[in-house]
Amino acid sequence: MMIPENLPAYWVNHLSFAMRRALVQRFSAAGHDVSAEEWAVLLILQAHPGLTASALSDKAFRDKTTTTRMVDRLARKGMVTRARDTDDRRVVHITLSPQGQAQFDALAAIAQQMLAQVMQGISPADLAIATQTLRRMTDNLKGDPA
Amino acid sequence: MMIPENLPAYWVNHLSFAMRRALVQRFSAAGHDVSAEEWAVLLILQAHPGLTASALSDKAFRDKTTTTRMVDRLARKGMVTRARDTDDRRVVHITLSPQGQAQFDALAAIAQQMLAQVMQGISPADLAIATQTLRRMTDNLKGDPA
DNA sequence: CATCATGGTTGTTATATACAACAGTTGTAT
DNA sequence: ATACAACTGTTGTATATAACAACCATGATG
Repeated sequence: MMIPENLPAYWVNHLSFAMRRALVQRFSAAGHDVSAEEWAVLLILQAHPGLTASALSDKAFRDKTTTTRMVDRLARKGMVTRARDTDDRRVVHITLSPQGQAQFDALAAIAQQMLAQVMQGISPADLAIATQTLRRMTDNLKGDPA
Repeated sequence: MMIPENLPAYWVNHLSFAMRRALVQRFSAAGHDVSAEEWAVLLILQAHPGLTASALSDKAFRDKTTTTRMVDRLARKGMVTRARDTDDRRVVHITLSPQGQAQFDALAAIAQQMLAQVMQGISPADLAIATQTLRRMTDNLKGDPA
């Protein structure tokens, strides 16, 4: 048995960890105390303002309790706000605060810059094939486990 | 700002999480209580029996304290053993126990099967390009952060 | 209305992670 | 040889991540 270096699965994991770690380090170096998980949630909220907690859980592929705690932390940091839905008062809408949006912009610049570095020197053709292959692998995993 | 679905970085993270989760679920379904992190360490130890703690830390890209605790857990589960080096008594060598090796074989079959599923239907050419691209991205990240 | 379903939070537990401090061991330089 | 420095690994502590079970408040259905 081996997951050797000529299998994409190895590099997927390796790169995923390396990127997450590098991102957090650069955030930290710029004075931002934001984890990779928090960043992922902020990205989602940016794209979908006012998302409900359960919808956020789905998009982040996390348990709803995990999401509750994550939103707690982000709210404590002043980056997001919760608002009860007026129609259905069970529902909570989560939104970036103005302060959170401003911080998001700063973080996004850092992330964007890292992405540019990571992809530098890769031909559009290879990039397309790599993306498509990863997508295919993801689909394969979701499909029947047989 | 977006890390949209046409960027490989998005799929790298998505797939990494999905694979790790799927793997743990299949381990669990087969009666094995082994986390993804533990599996990564077992893989390394399988390939490098008697590895020292610090060398293991390096290979796993983890802090040495993290490694100590990880080895603690694996030892508690009876999967690995520690042995002091006779020459340099600071050094600890870590090895799969017979029981750990047996369990490893069972886990490897499950992992291998999942890998086969994930890669099914992907042409060798695409696979090679994807692997090479991911490797390139990893190198880019390690290079100068400029 | 009574019951059931839904959305979210809390209690609890376990893992993962790493910084700081430490203990024991080895190497080195006077 | 002895003192000091460097190294290996562990422990103390703190925090984040994650999810199961149980729960509360609210809404939907008969």
